[in-house]
Amino acid sequence: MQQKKDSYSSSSFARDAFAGQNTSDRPPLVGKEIQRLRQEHQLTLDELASKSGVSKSILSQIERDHSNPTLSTIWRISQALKQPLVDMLSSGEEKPRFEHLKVNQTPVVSSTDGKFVLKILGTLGTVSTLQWYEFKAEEGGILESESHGSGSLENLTLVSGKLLVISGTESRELISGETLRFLTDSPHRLESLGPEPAHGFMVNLLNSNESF
Amino acid sequence: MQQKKDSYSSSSFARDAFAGQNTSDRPPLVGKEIQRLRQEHQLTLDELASKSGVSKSILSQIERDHSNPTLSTIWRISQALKQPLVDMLSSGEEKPRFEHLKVNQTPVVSSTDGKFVLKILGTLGTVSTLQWYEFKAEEGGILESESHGSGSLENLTLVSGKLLVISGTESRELISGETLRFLTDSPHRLESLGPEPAHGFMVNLLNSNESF
DNA sequence: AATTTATGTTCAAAATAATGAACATAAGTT
DNA sequence: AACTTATGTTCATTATTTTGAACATAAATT
Repeated sequence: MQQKKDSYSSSSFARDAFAGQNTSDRPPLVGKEIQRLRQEHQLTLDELASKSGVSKSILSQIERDHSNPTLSTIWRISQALKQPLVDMLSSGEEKPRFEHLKVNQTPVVSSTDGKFVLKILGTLGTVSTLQWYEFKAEEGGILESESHGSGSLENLTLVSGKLLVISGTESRELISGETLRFLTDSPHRLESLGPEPAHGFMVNLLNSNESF
Repeated sequence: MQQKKDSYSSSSFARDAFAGQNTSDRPPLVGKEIQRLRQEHQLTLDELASKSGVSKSILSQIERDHSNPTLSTIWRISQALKQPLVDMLSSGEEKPRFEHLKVNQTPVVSSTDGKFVLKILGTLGTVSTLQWYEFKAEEGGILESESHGSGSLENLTLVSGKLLVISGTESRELISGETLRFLTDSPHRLESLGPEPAHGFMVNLLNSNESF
């Protein structure tokens, strides 16, 4: 009902927004990220407005965190910028830090029957959010894993051999040279189909249940 | 200004919301998910209202997708339900479970003489970026790179062959099975020493929060 | 310099999200 | 049945977001 004066708004949101950076005790500030993406796409406010269907005035305000956008508004913006809505919201949050890694004796894990061998090449992140491996599995070698948490991703590249991947109720067969990326929010399983040993590389992104 | 009659709202959002399930051409419907979480926590609308600071009437409407919540509202609800905001929003969206890259779809970069071939297996991230590769280089193959920015890190694992790594003023020789991590905040260079071709994996962390 | 042009910001009005109180409904008690 | 209790929905009002047009500013062109 009252006017909102934008630059000296009486909105409690805007006041809060100015109070400080997002310390995860208040809603994420998406302005910076949206502006960054818009500029990356070389779009003006006018252009983004027409692409997204969101008025340029509110875009201007959102970019400066002078407004508390509705879900549909953020969504339309994310669509226009071809950015998953979720990425846009999590961007402002804590950046992964580099962790000092000790020089290696590369740890090796293998299945009980010894047919599936996993070499842990690296780990990174405060709560182990990223891990990468090399694996070798002779015919019949199986790796069973529990869920890594919602949002976790596994990235498999097969260098040689044949590999069956089962995640949840779905499955895929991978042949040499192929890459498969899949969600690991449920138990999953890798099986070397042979006859030649499967050899490949795996990058896992584990969901740090970081929230906001 | 006008009344909103809730059950027969003239809001375009509410109309759209009723039109169908989220087919990813409209904002995610969070109602079902919020209701599920609330009931899982054994909370009544009144209780969630007082926990979250969001009025119970709007909670009722949001659960039935009769309202288009603001970012701060969704955030307060997610906090009360101890659920990462992002998970709440992505719950309804059908993410493809697998992404399967066939051999010919894997992007490949090679040196001008064709002796050093880099396959881009994956890439990820907004704040600092992550990329991983498979590489193959016959004897004499060279990969020269500029600095990736301060704080950037390269993780090399050699599966076979011999590789000379030079970064800044230092250099190392890698043999089959070894892993090397090094800073790439200065120009660096990889060279396959032969005689057998070098084959390995590389995981790169690029530090992107620097301006240019 | 004056005039466009391009880009972003502010204004007043309209649309709609959020609130608190009243209402509806069902289940359990007296 | 009548009364309470527990839970969710709707109503009238208020607060805020969103819009489109007007304004401001700087850069480019005449």
